[in-house]
Amino acid sequence: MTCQHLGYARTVTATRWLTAPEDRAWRGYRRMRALLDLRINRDLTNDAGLSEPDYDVLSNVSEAPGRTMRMNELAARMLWTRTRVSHQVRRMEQRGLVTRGECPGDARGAMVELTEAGWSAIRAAAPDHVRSVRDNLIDLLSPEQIATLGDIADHVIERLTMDERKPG
Amino acid sequence: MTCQHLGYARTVTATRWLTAPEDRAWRGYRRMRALLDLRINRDLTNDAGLSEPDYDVLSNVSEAPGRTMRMNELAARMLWTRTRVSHQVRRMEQRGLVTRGECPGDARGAMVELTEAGWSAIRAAAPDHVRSVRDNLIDLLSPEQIATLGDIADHVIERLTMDERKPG
DNA sequence: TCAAGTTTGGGGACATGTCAACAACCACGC
DNA sequence: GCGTGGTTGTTGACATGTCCCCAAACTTGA
Repeated sequence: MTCQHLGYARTVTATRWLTAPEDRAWRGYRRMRALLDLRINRDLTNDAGLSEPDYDVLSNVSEAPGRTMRMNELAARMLWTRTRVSHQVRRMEQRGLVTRGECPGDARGAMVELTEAGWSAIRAAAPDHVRSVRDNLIDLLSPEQIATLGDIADHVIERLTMDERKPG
Repeated sequence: MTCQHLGYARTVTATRWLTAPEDRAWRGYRRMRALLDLRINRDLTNDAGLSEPDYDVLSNVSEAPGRTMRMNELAARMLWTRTRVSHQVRRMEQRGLVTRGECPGDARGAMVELTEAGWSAIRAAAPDHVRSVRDNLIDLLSPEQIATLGDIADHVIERLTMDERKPG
């Protein structure tokens, strides 16, 4: 992102290229993301036979009363599109982790419900998953770094969910 | 990840569930990642007609002398698998952004070279992309937060690339 | 020399996620 | 009541990325 090699002369509004610390943070974020996601996904697959999206769905639905949740609410909680939830739930239904049912009171709606297999799967997966998250992220950081990571995320999330409502 | 609802009694080695600040950081990281990636990808697509992987490849190859790089080196720089580079380059070749050629001195090798269209694309895309990165991440953070993000990333990357050599 | 192992790039099958479009349904105004 | 517009979930087409496996070429060591 320091981009001198692209050889710009002068643009209409001069581009503010990233400074060295900014570039370090940006490249670092992207590299961390790539490695961390891959690792956590692999651990989850090896330990429990679940993908990260599988785990997220199971985790969220398992928290709901009756281990049942409306598709729409699931999408809202996870910040997923309805399309994505639909695809994911269909695949998980084929594997016997969840079932889809009708939504009482709204004929458009659909409910996702954990099967016994789904409930067992999330219970079996959770401890190993937490260990993986600790080993590869949390336990590497100081309490101050953990707090700062939370702060950073909150800022970015606030900015981006604000845009959701009023794009600019 | 506080996971009380899963109702564990006592496991063989007790699971250290995440504390409140740890949980905030982990959930925050994941939510930030989802929103930020989506946004930056969308900006890139709208502004320049490129995906993030497209941009990464163009950016890396454009830095090489002669705007040519061996597949293998490209993979190493980006921490991508060779398979991934292969797929990505094939797609980009079909769209006229790069060409594939032989590697002098190693008949197994393949070189990726930017086309004129690829060179134009990265030059046109870079300023908007930097602006997007600033608007949605960098300019939201204090210099201290930027530094800490860099530190965090370095720790995680070091841990995960160490494992690459000696898995455990 | 040459056999065995390593490196390099590619292909197929599959899982994931995006967008665009659609059909069915609800809610609100008149 | 009833049409209009928003909501909800689904599907299809496509892009991306992973894993497993293969073929060709290089390298090493007996």
